[in-house]
Amino acid sequence: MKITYKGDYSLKAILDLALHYNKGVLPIQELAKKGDIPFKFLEQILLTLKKGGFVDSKRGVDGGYFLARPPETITVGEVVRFIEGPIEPVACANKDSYEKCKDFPYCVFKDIWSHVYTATSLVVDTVTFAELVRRVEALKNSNIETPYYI
Amino acid sequence: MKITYKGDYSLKAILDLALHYNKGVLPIQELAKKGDIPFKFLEQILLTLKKGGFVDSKRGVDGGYFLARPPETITVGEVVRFIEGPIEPVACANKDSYEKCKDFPYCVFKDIWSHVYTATSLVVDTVTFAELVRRVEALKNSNIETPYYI
DNA sequence: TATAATCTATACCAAGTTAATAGAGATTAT
DNA sequence: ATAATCTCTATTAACTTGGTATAGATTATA
Repeated sequence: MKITYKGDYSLKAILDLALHYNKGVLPIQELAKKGDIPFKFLEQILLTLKKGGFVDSKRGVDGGYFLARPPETITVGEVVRFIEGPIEPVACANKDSYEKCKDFPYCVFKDIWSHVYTATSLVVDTVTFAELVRRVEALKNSNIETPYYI
Repeated sequence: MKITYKGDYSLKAILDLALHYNKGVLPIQELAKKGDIPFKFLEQILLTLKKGGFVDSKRGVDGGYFLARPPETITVGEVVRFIEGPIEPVACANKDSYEKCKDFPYCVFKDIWSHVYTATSLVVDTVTFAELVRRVEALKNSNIETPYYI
């Protein structure tokens, strides 16, 4: 699994929308500013996330984006898989792709990739955006200095 | 961590050399044939691995490559890091890169990437090529059908 | 109804990476 | 001498990444 800027920006935007869940829309401009994300790039990303059912939007004046599903139901892993593709280090780590590799029955590496895949999934598929919101709130209430915008 | 063909070929070649450790050299031609690897591509890869101190070579007639270090001392993780670069999903997962990210103190994602990094390292840094050789030998002695070349 | 703010859609592009291929040269056993 | 082998550098086609550009559609509100 490798996280590109596109994935990073996606996660940041969704977290911002989760922090604003049930509180109306947030325009792209604001999300871009908050996340220090190039505006036109974020436009594309949000359109993709909309097609993926993660977010929804309202057009026109006072328009913007909002989370299409409750934060408890969205995991980091789901977003990463949607934006970045499969999280396994090689295709054969996924059981569905086993048969594609001619070396499958006797390859001593496949167990390694499977273990990496399992361990990675365990992390990213168990963290929801509701949990991330709680962590942000905890940071807000701590004495750690946070930028004004959180 | 993503494994490219270069990484895959590197691991296969080193495993073949580990299976032949202390038994003379193996020419690139043979390694390429065994691993189903494009000859000229493998030439480049082995030169890189030689510069990395993993393998060494003998030129001329009856020349070839051999493992430069005992199989017990080479881990999958070391080869992957050398060929593919850092295994963490984002730079900030590495403690040395923390300060590069302006969001570091309050980013709620960095723990996720750190956990992925730790879990991945635990897998790839604990498997040596001596262990892989043992697994290949075990497969040989099992009733699983293996291609003649192992 | 005009306008400005906002999202939608598609095209384009520069730089870098990947997975090779090509060819000329150096070394060495026989 | 020669053939087998490694060494080194250049080249390339296809793809990915991280954007930018432009034109259009929608909608609140003055």
